[in-house]
Formats: sequence, C-alpha cells, structure tokens
Amino acid sequence: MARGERSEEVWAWYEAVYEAIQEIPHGRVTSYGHIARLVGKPERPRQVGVCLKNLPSPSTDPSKTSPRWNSGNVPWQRVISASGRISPRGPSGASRHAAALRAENVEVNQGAMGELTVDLGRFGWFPDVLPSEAGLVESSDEENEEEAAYHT
DNA sequence: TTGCTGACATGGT
DNA sequence: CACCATGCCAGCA
Repeated sequence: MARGERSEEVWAWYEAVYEAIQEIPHGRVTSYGHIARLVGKPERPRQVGVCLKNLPSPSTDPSKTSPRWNSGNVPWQRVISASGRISPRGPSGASRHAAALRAENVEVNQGAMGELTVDLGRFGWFPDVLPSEAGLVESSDEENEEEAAYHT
C-alpha cells in the first residue's frame, strides 16, 4: 500500500534533487544542505547525499539509452559539504571529486592530512531560489559575497 | 521484517 | 578549532 506511494515520493525527491544540481553553474559549487533547501526539504541534507550515491553512470552501450539522470549530465562534483570540504567517503573518492572540479577551473586546496577543500567564499553558489523558479531573473546586480567572513 | 549505516547540517561542550 | 549528540530517512544486510 504505502509502498507505491512512497516510491513516488522518493522518485519526486530524486528528480527534484537532480534537477536542482543541474542548475549549479559551471565552475561553482554548493552544499548538500543548500540543495536540500532549494528543493524544499532543508531538514534532509543526508538524503541529497543518498541521491548522489545512487546516481547511475551513463550507459556505455550505444544501443541502450542512458538513464535520464546520470553522472554524465548531472554535475555531482559541484556538491560538497557546507564547510567546503570534500567528504572522503572512499580511498580515492575525494581525489576523483577534486579532479573533476579542477577540470572546470575550481581551485581545490589540500590540507596537511590530505583533506580537499574549496573556498566557498569564491566558488560557492547559494541562491535563495533556483534560477528556473526565479522566473528568469532579468537583471539586478549580482550578489557579491566577497565578504567572506574569514577570521582565522 | 528489523535494525544499522551514512556523498550532511547544526548546535552545544 | 575539534569533538560529540541529534535529526533525517533511503538503502542494504
């Protein structure tokens, strides 16, 4: 019973998450939590992670159609933690992630422990609403978030 | 079926 | 600055 309905909710969630991620501009990054807010569920940043973990790879077989959303058309690499760190999650997972970001000119720093981080003050992208839902913003000055409150 | 894990975030110590 | 506890809930054993 609730199984079917539940499935649809889950599908809708995945769909919303993937679409939101596709709106992240090239060369910019945002956080799991921000994606969660953009899709209306600020309390579930972890579920955003679940979506990315289950993001399929594009089909290598030309005769088959690739999944609607796959690692080839969803910029998964532009989603990192709110602290600007790339979650280890695997032995070489983070480095792959970093490589993908550097490929689009995003500067990835490395801590002494090998922790990979990105300066959110410069590459972060945190709009209040998705551009697609903002009704094609016509102008207004872009928000300069240079204020990067760094206080080391 | 039940229970634990985890591509996170936030607030407290 | 670093840990620790809690909320969330889809996957997976």
